[in-house]
Amino acid sequence: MRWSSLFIPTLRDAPAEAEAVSHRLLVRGGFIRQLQSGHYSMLPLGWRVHQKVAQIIREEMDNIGGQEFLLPAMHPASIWQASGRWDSMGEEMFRLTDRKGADLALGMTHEEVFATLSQELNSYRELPQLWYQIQWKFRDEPRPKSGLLRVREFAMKDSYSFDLDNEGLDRSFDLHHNAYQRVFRRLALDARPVEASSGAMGGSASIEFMVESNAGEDDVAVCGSCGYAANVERATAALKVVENRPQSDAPQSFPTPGVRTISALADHGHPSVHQIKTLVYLVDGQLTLILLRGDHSFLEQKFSDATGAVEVLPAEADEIRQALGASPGSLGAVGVTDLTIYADEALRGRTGMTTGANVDDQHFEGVDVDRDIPIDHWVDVRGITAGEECASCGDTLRVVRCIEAGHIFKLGQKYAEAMGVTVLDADGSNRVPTMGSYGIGVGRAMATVAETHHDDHGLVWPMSIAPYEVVLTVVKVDHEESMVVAERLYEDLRSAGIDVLLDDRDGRPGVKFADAELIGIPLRVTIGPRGLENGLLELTGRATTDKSDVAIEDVVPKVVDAVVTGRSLGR
RNA sequence: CGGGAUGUGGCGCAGCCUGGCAGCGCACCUGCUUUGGGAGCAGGGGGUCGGGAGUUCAAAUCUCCCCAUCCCGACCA
Repeated sequence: MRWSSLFIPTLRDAPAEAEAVSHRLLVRGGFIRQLQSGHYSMLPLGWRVHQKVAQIIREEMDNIGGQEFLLPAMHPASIWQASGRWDSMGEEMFRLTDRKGADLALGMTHEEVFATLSQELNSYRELPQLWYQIQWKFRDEPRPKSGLLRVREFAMKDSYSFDLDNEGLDRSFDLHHNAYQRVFRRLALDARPVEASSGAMGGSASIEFMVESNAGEDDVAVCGSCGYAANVERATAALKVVENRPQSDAPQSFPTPGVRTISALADHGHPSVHQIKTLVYLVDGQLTLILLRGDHSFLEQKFSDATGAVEVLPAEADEIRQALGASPGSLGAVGVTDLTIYADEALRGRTGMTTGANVDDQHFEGVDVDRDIPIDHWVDVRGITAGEECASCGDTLRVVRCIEAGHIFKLGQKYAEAMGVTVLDADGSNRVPTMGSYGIGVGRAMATVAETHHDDHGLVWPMSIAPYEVVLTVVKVDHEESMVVAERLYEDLRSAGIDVLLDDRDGRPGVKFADAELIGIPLRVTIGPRGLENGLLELTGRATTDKSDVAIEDVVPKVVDAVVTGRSLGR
């Protein structure tokens, strides 16, 4: 394509509201424009990248036997009611009503629709099936952010596997695991598979593919020695043994006027590791106590995963006072019998502890957790922190910020059962297939590449998804020989199947160099009078900025070779 | 939803405190000169100052309400 006739609105300055690097560069480079918060238009350059990312995903899905579908984006309420998610999805789901008054939803995922289609599977002989689509999702995110990284409307490759049994599901899951690693390698993304929480999807296991980046929204605990890696929503660590303080016969209350926080109490001679933190939550509407060691943080996700609770909300101050007779700062679980009490594993066997006495400005000391508190359930609900020891090998854990680039789930039979899906087994009995679901956000993948592939001058696309593979920069468009050479190269490279951009704009060379770098084209051929005098053109790589002079007749083979090599990286 | 910030041509910003002609840079158009790293000169086009109400002789500027956008948190496959 000829740059002079393309719509590539590059900007010298990024819009003030863009903060994330990928957001700034994709806007500046003329790839995307925002329509409203969380909704972006793909401009021609952005759409080319988007389509290349989608194509890589498509090829790898086809490689593992995936069959491509395209399902409706708009769904009847009935299928969501059947799975129970019409209610449980809450405000995250966009809902609307048609002219007849029927309730509709914009699809935020497609388990229900695919499960509906799977009702036409009749026999175990038809399994396994692996179905996918690349299609638009709508999610009413409370806070879209960082350009394409978190949006309300986006293309996602979502796939779904149907197997007869758990062994089959394991195979389908592993196929996806491998396919995802190939996809991310081809996108030049260093994506680490990590153990993850299954969250609202339910199911038995899930793995997230995480790319380290400060623009991310997830923290991942990583062990450098044994390879353990898990989202902190799920991560565990070896607990350092704490020496209990001397035991006492019974809890002793003591006055603590004005002491409201763990750290204030620590200042009064009660180190936080010897305190019990008492949290009051409404768990699916039931007032509940959750106990942790004073220095530990509570992870609601871990709690939901451990207990199956759907709604976990901090209780209001007046509810707390009504139930316990004191305000936060003086709360405790000693002698509480009418509320369900959960305790974090880190409190097991602890004695000589300090906790609130459920009287304002009073605390107990000498608390023996097992003796004095009627604990109903022991759970692992604490957040781990960097520097703790790996539970498997004892080495130090790091915590790294990551972008979630992909997520794969073992779902089990939940959706198939809800939609009444059965197939006949070899012995003639009805079997409910077991499902997996697997997702990669296309726009997010693109933004993640931008986030991890750039320099001071702009984007540095890998060859595999660059909007154009080569840019021919004509230094002086009114220099006749330059244009003749450029046109010939343009045609030759095009017929060799290369994505070529011919910068034939009448402008100063500095502007053209800067633009070519900003939009991140991997290879540049500079065509100008200076080189042509000696029959030479300049070949520049975007990533390294290495320059080399190349004889005119060698340019096409050299470029073709570099492009073909670049495309195949990671394959 | 809680906290913070911002809204002035396509983009970046000043002006607001202390009310009195809507300005600057980039981009854009025309002409000339220039052309191997974001040119120079001259001329030119483009803005309901986020919206509404109020105060005032007079509002971008003061007051109130609303909206939008961004950041932090909550939330979120």
